[in-house]
Amino acid sequence: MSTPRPTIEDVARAAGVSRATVSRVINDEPGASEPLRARVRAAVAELGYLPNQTARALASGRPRAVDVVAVTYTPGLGWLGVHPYYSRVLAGVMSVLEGTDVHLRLHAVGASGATEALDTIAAQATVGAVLTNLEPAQAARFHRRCRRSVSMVTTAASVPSVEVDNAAGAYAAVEHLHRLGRRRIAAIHGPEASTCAVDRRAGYERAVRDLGLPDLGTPGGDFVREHGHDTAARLLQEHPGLDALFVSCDLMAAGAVQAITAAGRRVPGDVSIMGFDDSLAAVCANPPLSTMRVPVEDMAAAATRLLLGGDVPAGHRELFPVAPVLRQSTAAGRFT
Amino acid sequence: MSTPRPTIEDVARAAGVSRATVSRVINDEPGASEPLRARVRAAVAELGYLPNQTARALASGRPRAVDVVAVTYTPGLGWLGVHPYYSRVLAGVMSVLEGTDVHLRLHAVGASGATEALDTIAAQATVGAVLTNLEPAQAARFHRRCRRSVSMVTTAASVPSVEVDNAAGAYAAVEHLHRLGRRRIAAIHGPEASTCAVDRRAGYERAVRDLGLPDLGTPGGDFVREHGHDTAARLLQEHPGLDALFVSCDLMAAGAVQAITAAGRRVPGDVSIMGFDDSLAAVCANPPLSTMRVPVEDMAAAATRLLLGGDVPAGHRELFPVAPVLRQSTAAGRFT
DNA sequence: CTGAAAGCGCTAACAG
DNA sequence: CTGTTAGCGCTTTCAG
Repeated sequence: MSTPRPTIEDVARAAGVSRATVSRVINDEPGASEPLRARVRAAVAELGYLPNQTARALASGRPRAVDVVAVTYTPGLGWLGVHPYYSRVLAGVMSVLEGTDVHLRLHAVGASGATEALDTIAAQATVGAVLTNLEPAQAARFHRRCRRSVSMVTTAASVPSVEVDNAAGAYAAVEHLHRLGRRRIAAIHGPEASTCAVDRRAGYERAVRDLGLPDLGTPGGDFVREHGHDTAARLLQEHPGLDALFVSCDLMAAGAVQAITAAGRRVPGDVSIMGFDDSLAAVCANPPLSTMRVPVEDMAAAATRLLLGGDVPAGHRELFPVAPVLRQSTAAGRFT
Repeated sequence: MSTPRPTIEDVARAAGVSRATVSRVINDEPGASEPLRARVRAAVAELGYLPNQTARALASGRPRAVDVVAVTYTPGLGWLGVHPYYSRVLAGVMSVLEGTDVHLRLHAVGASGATEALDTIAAQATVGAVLTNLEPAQAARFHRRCRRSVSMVTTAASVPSVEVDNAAGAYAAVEHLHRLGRRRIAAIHGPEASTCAVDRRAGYERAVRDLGLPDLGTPGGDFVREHGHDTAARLLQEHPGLDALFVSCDLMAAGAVQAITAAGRRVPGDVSIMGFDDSLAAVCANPPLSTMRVPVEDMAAAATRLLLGGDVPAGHRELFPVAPVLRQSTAAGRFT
């Protein structure tokens, strides 16, 4: 099918040199005179030669791709297409891969049969893998088979990671709401299986305790808009006095705002809302959401640089700041 | 680094058979007796052998990856992390790749030097490429070097594609607003470089003409929230009588809703809004947006299946339906 | 500085 | 059925 592409052999013949020489030239390696280099380059241009990456990878055994792996807990298309987090990770990884000849491979593994799938990916990894949302046990196992991997979430101690202090972030969010004069601060939490969600919940709980406020937390649920919407609606009925909401992720928060305004309450007039992530959902919500920014792109970029750099010491940890980004959902006295 | 992984050779030795036999077994090919198969499988399990995909790809020459390519017109991280479209494409592609041993490679090429980068990708393609947003000329060139490619947007006639009738969709959206009794229907358009945007604009213009309404279109701009927000704000000042808005993409529409409610108008009470895409932005907006659904995931899945299927006849076209999805931003008489 | 030769790990004819 | 023999296209010693 299609014209068979010229190989390095063809170029060598056309330039009247050996394959080795062509290889040196196209790889900008020393050991080739300028005249020959010129001839080779001419041949390359004329034939439109482009090296076969597969062959190159096999022969050199050198890393050529970073693998981004995500576990999709929900069946079907899963989170990939639904949660902004993943695009941000990809954008971050791509930003450092641009200009490199390293590819980005994306893997979405379903929850069932995840172990086997992950093992295969680990075995295939070359430059290394960015683990977007593996549970600690999965990450540890993955890391055991592929040292060159880094997790984007808090995980097993051995696994290198880039992370944020979710608990501190949540604590700060609640404090901010408290500073605004809010005293009945409810919370919408994420899934128990997510260390991020667990830590954020812990931060919330510690904050309300320290501040002497009631714990108006709700059972954890998936990081999806619907959970935020439904939980907020329920919360409004159970705690009509509610004056603020801490939501564990912007996507859920976007749903929460909808439920709250639909119920006739004003945001931020009647209830202030702090989200978490600073994702697309935060800026698309109406009013736009104040949130705790998690610099996902930067983290993914850092993770990628780590992998590209070669060895990633086990247990290596890079902490990123979570900072408040204040938008309308907590604007003081705008609509009051 | 790390323990050198066992090769097929090691397995063969351990099982006391030839490499060929091992190959047959692990590929579930006929021509191996059950006893041998068992021995091989045992050896595989014991050694924890996992075939090297690179070597496999090189030896078989068989396709092993589909390439998803996006041109990022804006510098920096580009659209990838910002526009929901890309995640939807990835989710669609992944959904059909799951369970296959085919990988998904993601490429983001900057606008500058795009030609060269695209040529390289085309040369590297195996199963084929899904072109998410190439301009017709780029797509045509790409397709010339790699027949196994399909565009996700309307493009050069020669290039196979999966598409929707954007003009008809826009027309239908305007008609719907008209049916609601709206008569001053403004529009926020997308970038001139995008065939989608151009077609949607054409649909809008034809519709208002056919319906005898004024053309309240605005100059095209990037498919980003900010453009929607700012344009809507300006529109409100220039045409205070405005009672509806057709927005070329949900992300911009989400911005538009914000501007409109911030200006004190009610949605849909004072102005009804129809977006386009049915992306995350539509459901995160508040109120949720009525929109013309583009089944991006299905389209991406279809494109992938086409590639997996082998030959993709030049000029092949698959048309998908754009259907209205009605949410609150056009809810009749809810808040009036 | 250059070319010849030996693989990378696997698949794919081809003989037994 | 099974093993032997060639490569896939490139990098990489190792001689010259």
